[in-house]
Amino acid sequence: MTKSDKATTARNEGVSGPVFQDIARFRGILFDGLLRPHDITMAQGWAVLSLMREAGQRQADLAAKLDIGPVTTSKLIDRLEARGFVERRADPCDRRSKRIFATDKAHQLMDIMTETQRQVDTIANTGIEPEELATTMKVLAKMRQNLKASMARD
Amino acid sequence: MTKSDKATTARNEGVSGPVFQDIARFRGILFDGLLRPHDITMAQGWAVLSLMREAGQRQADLAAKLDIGPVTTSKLIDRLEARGFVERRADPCDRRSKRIFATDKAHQLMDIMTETQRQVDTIANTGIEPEELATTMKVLAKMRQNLKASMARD
DNA sequence: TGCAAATAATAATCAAGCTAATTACCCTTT
DNA sequence: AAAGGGTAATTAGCTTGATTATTATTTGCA
Repeated sequence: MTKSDKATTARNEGVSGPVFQDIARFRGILFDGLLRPHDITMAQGWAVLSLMREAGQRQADLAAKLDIGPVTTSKLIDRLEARGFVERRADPCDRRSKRIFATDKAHQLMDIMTETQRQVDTIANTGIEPEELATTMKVLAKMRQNLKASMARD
Repeated sequence: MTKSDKATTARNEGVSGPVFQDIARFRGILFDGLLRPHDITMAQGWAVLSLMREAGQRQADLAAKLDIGPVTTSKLIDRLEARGFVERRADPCDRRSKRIFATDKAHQLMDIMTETQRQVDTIANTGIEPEELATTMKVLAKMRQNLKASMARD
């Protein structure tokens, strides 16, 4: 090992690196693979679940719930509408707005999403102590909150 | 709260949900925002760092190191080459391969990436106990490994 | 009342990931 | 030496994100 290799290693110790990006990407690939037979993706599924919990949200409401931009939401709804999982209806009180409703076809997705999530978690959490997992989930919730707050301020 | 609302809430308890996706996305937004003055992105920065640690990697080698597909790597290198951070050179031993080298201009990115990573971690880790953070990073490394292994088998 | 500012959705453009298919090249086997 | 199979990079097209700008509509204020 050369001197500069050692220096590089030292500088990179204790660094989180792309581990969050990798885990999110790997989970997405697994999730979408398991969902493929159902003609839906992870991102689409979570959007539908939110709409089933609270019917008739405006697109901006849904964007806030999912913590994504209004544009991303608009295109997500395009795909969901094309697949027949949701429908846009005009808001009678505000002609700028559209209210989004899950269709009957969407109701089967609830259990599919729950089960798929369970499968992905089972794979990801293999060999991890329950207490350590609980600590991790608590820490992740805090990180999420920290990051979101720091972005809201700018 | 209606009966179905209560049932929905119960079914969602203890579910990891999109927390990994959210953290990865928020970190990416923060990271890219901090890097914007340097005309580079997080993904591009990590690729350059890998190339500085090991000069002359083939694109397939780099893809394996970064755990991304060869296609993504190709386009990433296109952007890095357009910005003058790396250059492709023909491999003298194998005319199919190209060897990728970081340019002189890239050497300033080492410290920029390290410092940016530190800033993002500082924001994300605020108010988290060091032992709990250490546990979390250990658990995340295991999760990453579990997920990667499960994808390699298919 | 009337006009300016805010808001809802969308269009356009870009980055970064994916899969599938193509092209060019290497290597092994007959 | 020719054939066939495998490997390296790329092209083409999809999804999901982001940002920026446009349009239509509502709302608030003077």
